[in-house]
Order: sequence, then C-alpha cells, then structure tokens
Amino acid sequence: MTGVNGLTIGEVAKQAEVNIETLRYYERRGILPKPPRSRTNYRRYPETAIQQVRFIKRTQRLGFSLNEIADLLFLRKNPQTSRAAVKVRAEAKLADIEAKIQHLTEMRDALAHVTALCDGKGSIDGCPILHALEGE
Amino acid sequence: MTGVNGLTIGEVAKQAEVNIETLRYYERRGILPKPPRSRTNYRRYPETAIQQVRFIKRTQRLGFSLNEIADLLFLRKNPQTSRAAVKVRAEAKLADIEAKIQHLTEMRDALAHVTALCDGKGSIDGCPILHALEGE
DNA sequence: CTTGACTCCGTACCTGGGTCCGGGGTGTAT
DNA sequence: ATACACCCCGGACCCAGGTACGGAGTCAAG
Repeated sequence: MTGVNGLTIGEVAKQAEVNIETLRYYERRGILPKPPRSRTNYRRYPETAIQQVRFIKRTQRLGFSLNEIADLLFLRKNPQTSRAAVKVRAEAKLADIEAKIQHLTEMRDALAHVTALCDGKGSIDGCPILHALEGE
Repeated sequence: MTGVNGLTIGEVAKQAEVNIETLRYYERRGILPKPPRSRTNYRRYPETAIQQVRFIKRTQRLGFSLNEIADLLFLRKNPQTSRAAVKVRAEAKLADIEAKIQHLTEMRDALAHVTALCDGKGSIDGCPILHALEGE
C-alpha cells in the first residue's frame, strides 16, 4: 500500500506526529491542500505533505493561529508577494506575544503581591489574600 | 423598584460592570449565590452581591478560572479552612503564570530570531522567515 | 391604559483547535 | 475467506466563558 502511489493519511499522521483527524481538519480549514484520491477514494499524499504539516505545527508553536497560518500560506502562494508582507506579520505577532507577556507579568506581580501578604498561618477568617481580593 | 427590597439584576450588572447574562451564568455555575425572589419572581440582590461579583472579576484578572474561583469560594465558606489552603492555591497559580510567561518568552525569542533573518526586501521567493519555518 | 424598559426561562450559539463516534467500505496477511 | 487494521464521511462533542434569542410576564411613567 505504501509506495509510489503516495502516503496514506495514517502514514502522514505518524510521520508528522499529528492525529489523523487533525489532517482532515486542516484540509477542511483549507490549510492543507486536498491530496489526490485513490480509485477507492483514499487520500494519497505526496511526501511533501509531511513537511507542510510540520510547517503548520512549527508556525503554530511560534504563536500563530490557524487563520494566520492560512494567511501566510496564501501569501506564499502568490509570487508577487513581498517579503515585507511576511515580515510585517511576524513583527505583529511578536508585538502580540510581547503584549501577552506584559499582561501576564502584571498578573504575576499583582498575585505575588497578595500572596506575600499571607504567612500561611491561622484560619481562613481574616485571610489577607482573600481580604485583598474583596476590598478594592 | 430600587430600594430596601434589594437590587434588580440590571442594577447589579450595571454597578459591577458585567452583563446581565453573566450574572445568571455565575448563578448557574454556583459562584454567585442565588438571591431571593420577589413575589413576581424577580431576583432581589443584596448590596453585597456587587462586591461578590467584583471579587470574582478581580480574581479572574489574576488568572484564576471560574472553577478555581468556585474552589476558593468554597474554602471561604468553611470556617475550619486554613489560610495555608488559600496560600497554596495562590502559589500554584503563580507558578502557572510563570510557566506561561516562560513559554511565551521562548516563543518570543524564537520568533524574534526568525524575524531578524529578513531585511524585508525582495519577493517572497526565498523569504528567510518562511524558509526557517519550512526547514527543520 | 398603554408604551417602553425591564425581567423571566431554556436553549442555542460563539471562538479555536481539535477529537470522537458510528456505520460503512477497503487492504492485506494468513 | 476471514480476521484485523485501516480508511471514508458527516456530525456531535470537548474546553471556557460567556452572549444571543425569543416568547412571555412585569413595572413605572405619562
């Protein structure tokens, strides 16, 4: 079954370390091209499909959503796209991530602050952490 | 209508700056106590409800989920709970948030790295950012 | 007494990124 | 030929934290 006719969905899933369902899902979302089908309607993926899935996963790990990845793939398809277009998106995502870090850092500081109020001794009555959350 | 009989859901929503639906949702989730009802089955909230909603919102802003908030409220209800129990949760959440910051920081560094590869000039063909994402 | 704003309830819908289900067809090794 | 793994598909379900809908009842003001 494996061979010159292409890879089955299960083979691609295994190689790319994703679930079979994920591949079908990506296909529905339009971020993985529809592969040709066998006589019996089985998907027959080219070897490149594995790289494509890995691209998606790596890009996702950098913080891009599937919609943003779709956008990137769309750019890549158009030869007249400039590199600047890609760079703009990468920089926007970088700013995004930095904003998230900023936000989490503020949360962390605020939480560290209230946590430090409490020595962990005594009953919950008058617990300084809850007290801080109750008061303004 | 407003007065000694208690606040309507709309009044609480306005004061606490949340949606009316949110209040009903919190009630269903059990994180906001069911208020008494008027003769005609309208909710009649005590003034303290506003503080309770604000507590939820503040705690949420520190990164706690509604389930975790429910847990905290449950602790608070039990007089034999120790302050240590609250502190443990706060510290666990702190660790949580720090792990998220850590993860985002790694993403940021990796993304900054690939972004720096590109001078933004030229066509997408051979774009170093996409190239980095494609290759291993 | 009518109008408009408010409230009730159950249920469905939303975002994101999948995962699972079930009933059917296929591929292959023994 | 039969067992077992694999594949097909559409649709339901999952997480969280809400938001929207729609028909019915209620309240307050003019």
